[in-house]
Amino acid sequence: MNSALKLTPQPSLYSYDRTNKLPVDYDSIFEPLLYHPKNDKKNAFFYIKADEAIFPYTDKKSNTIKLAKQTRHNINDLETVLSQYKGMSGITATANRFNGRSRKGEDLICSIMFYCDADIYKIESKKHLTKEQVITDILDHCEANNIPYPNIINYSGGGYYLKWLFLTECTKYQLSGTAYMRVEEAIIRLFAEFGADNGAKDITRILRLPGTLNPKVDRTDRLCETIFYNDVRYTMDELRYAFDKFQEPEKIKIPKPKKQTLEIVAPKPKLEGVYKKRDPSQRPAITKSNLQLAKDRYDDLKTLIKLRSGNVQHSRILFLFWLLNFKALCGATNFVDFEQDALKIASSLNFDISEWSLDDLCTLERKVIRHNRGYSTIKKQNGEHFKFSNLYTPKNETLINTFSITDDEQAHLKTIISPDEKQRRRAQKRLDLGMKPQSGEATSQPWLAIGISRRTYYRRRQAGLIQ
DNA sequence: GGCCATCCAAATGTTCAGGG
DNA sequence: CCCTGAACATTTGGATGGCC
Repeated sequence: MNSALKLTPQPSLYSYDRTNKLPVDYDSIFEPLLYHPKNDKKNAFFYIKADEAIFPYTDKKSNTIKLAKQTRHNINDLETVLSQYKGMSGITATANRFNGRSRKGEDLICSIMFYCDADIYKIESKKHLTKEQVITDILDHCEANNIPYPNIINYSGGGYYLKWLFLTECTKYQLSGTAYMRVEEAIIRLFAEFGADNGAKDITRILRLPGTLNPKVDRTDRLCETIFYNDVRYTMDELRYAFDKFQEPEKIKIPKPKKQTLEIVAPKPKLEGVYKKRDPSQRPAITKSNLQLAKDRYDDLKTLIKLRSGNVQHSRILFLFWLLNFKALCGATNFVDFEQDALKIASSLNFDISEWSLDDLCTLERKVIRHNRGYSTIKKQNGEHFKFSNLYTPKNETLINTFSITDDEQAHLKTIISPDEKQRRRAQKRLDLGMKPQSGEATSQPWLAIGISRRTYYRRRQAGLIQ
């Protein structure tokens, strides 16, 4: 047999073995052991966060025992420690490793995986799939896009977590927090059709611990568990290479080649001093103050909820948070009324107090207090100092991403819009003011239909022979 | 008919002032 | 810092006439 004549199919870069390698006696609670094996480092921790304050600690100031929501375990103790969480509700754990000081990015010891929080229940066409169908769908999607299979697929008691484990762990010098987020953003784009959560992309993220229960009471199937395991691992760089092509392409301006002029012209001093100074009396009649901007954003979020017919079940905490932030920013609430307002907004979102707690908003409340007391952050820009509120003043882009606001929805909003939408409105406004749109025959090329040249067409039309 | 320069308005890009 | 609307600046492209 002449094998040289046969075209050998190009082997894929990645292994696509669909065998589920979960051990027979596998217990989901020990899932972290798959990627946190014992090691010789003493200072590597795994942080656990609970919905309720259940972890006792000694408060050094008062020397009394208090309860915290967060605790940590040394990686080397996991084997003994994990089983105590089995069957508990509302337990989440870090994906990556930290030192003993905190769970902040600066205290990261190493990253060990990329993850994706896929809220499939948000996707109409996929929400009724069985777990087996979801696995197949995900693996198909990976193959179609030529990326490796995730090593772990967990059902979170609602959505799904995909985890790509690094062959070798990675320090923050090899992969910084921002670089990590860039890869995560690519993953989110790639898994958008699986409901990938835009908000879950940071290196310090905590994910629901397998073997525990999802506390959301409306779920019937609340146990978080591992449903797929694949033991072929790739290095962080290999994974990054695979995902990077799904990064949002940066908009690069390609400078157009200028027409060559024969005479040598001194380059125009385009920079400073060319634009005329504006006459302040001619300033726009309507300018947005921070106050007005915050009010408009508040209204826009309300509109957004209406546009979604109140169907914002999965982003209620986000709406609650941002509505409060903007309400405080425009002075419509203060720290005295903060809790009442929070409860009021929550109830308008059908958000029962059993599903969230005021503790979730404590950072915001602190900011409101500082805001009300007139504290402000001073920032320096171009040698000048500016004062800013302690509250959040996000970019439109941030809000659009946070709430995944579509172009159609933006069309109904006042101020939370993309630059494209803004430009569209500007063009529309000019048209409304009576400016004629450009619509010519140059594109329809009517002379072609008559079978004459463009030049003749215009000559005849000039002579009145056409039309 | 083909090629080109020119005129003109639309379209798009950039900056300013404003709020604190 | 971040948004807005208008002013100001530059580019684009449709229409057209001159010229060979």
